[in-house]
Amino acid sequence: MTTITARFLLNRGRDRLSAEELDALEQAFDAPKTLPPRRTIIERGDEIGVSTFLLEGVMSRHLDDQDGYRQLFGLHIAGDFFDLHALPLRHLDHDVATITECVVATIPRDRGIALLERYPNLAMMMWYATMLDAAMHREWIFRLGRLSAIGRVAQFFCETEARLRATGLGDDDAVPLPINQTDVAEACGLTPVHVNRVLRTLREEGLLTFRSGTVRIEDRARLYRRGEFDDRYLYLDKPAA
Amino acid sequence: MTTITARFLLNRGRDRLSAEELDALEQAFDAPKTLPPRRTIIERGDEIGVSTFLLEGVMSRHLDDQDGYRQLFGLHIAGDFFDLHALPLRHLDHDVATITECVVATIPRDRGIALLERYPNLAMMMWYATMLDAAMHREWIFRLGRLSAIGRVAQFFCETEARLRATGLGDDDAVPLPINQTDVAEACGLTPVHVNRVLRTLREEGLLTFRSGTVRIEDRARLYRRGEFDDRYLYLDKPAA
DNA sequence: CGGCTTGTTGACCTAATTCAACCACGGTGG
DNA sequence: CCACCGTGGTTGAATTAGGTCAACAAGCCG
Repeated sequence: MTTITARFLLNRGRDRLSAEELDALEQAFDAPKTLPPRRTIIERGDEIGVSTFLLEGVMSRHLDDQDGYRQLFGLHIAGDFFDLHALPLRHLDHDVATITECVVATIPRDRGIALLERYPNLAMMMWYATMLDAAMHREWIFRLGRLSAIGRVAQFFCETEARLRATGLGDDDAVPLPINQTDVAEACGLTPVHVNRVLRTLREEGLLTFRSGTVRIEDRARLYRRGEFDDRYLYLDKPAA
Repeated sequence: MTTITARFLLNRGRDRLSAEELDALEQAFDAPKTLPPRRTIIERGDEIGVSTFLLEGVMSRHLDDQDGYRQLFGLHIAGDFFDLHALPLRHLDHDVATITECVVATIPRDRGIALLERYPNLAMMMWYATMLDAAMHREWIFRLGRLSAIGRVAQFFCETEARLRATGLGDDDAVPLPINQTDVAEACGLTPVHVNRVLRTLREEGLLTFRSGTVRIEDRARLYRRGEFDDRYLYLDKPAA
């Protein structure tokens, strides 16, 4: 039987939750729903009444600037539990949208709070998850502020591939990542045209291929160096490198 | 009498703490210490045994790239309580340093955990503070990914000025911010030379003057527009605009 | 088959970097 | 008291990474 939280904090501290705590969390969710691709789910300023658990698919958090160009703040993959903001913050400061079709389970605010009050250790783990988010955000700041276009794209794929693998996706060879080059551009603060050129370079240099929604890291050591990637900030229980 | 936590979450949810909780927090700190300017306090990978409260001064969190160029992730000002990471994360993924001379009070890990277990509401507020950090990080990502040099510098000063005012610093006219142009460059992902040119432009356009450690916003409405700044993400109890 | 999305490539342009020189100011020591 | 020095700020000229604009190709779906 497939459980909702099967991937929650997998390889990232999940072990610190007891079976009872996990079960309580599991029970708190409403029945999973399917969301269509490329749909905005929450808009900046919305009052949010639920936290969301992503079972399948890819989602983005982002904000559009005055000219309609979009900046991603992060990508959500299966196993991410988000909008924990719903609890103390109440309204959101950015948009959330699906990229692919997604399956999500939500937990209403009140029920979430009751859960945390009953299981303080669960609250600790939510806080921990928030810190992991903040650590990822810092890496994105570093990427945008200090890396060249090639470095940015390299780093983006290093991080995303590592996260996907951490939740048990992908085989030895390749990892599925069903997003397009425009999404990558919006994550890396580049234009889609330039991302295209950068991807060609990375391919020609034998570091990475990204084609039809699949990432294949050809030379991990060199790619990591190119993207100044060091996976410590992901706090993986079992790092890849 | 000056208390350590006088500025903690001032104008940012402080009201949600009871007098007893604040007092318990207050008692938990070791005696304040003074740190010299431009000194690295914690380095990436260090095991951190304490959380730190900043009473006076300015500190930075940052990471240096392969060529020694630095990217700031955030500026700490009086009233910030940080390295809450110490509790669940144990080791740090970036550096922390003083910019000016600073006065700090620390709280050892074990004592902090005991405190949170006894006062769940205090734990909630720490979590809340972590979320505010994450919200600020997102704004920095947006700044670096989508704004021009002028927009970035404008936005940086909008945010920093708003935060300083929120903790009660500055008068109607100007706000003290004792950092230099290189610090601004490291925050905005620009070169110091270019920051200098941008500051001249902002001055000439009558939007902002930043000189000898003092920020003076000349035309708030226009500056906010230039920096695409919207202070909602700061979750201020009393927004300025 | 035609239309839509996504990816690819070329030519040109501009914002920001780089490199280098110089200035202003405060502090220190002779 | 002034010479010196270090830090931080300012300006100019040349260079380049990445953006912009525009056209076209490949794949997919109805």
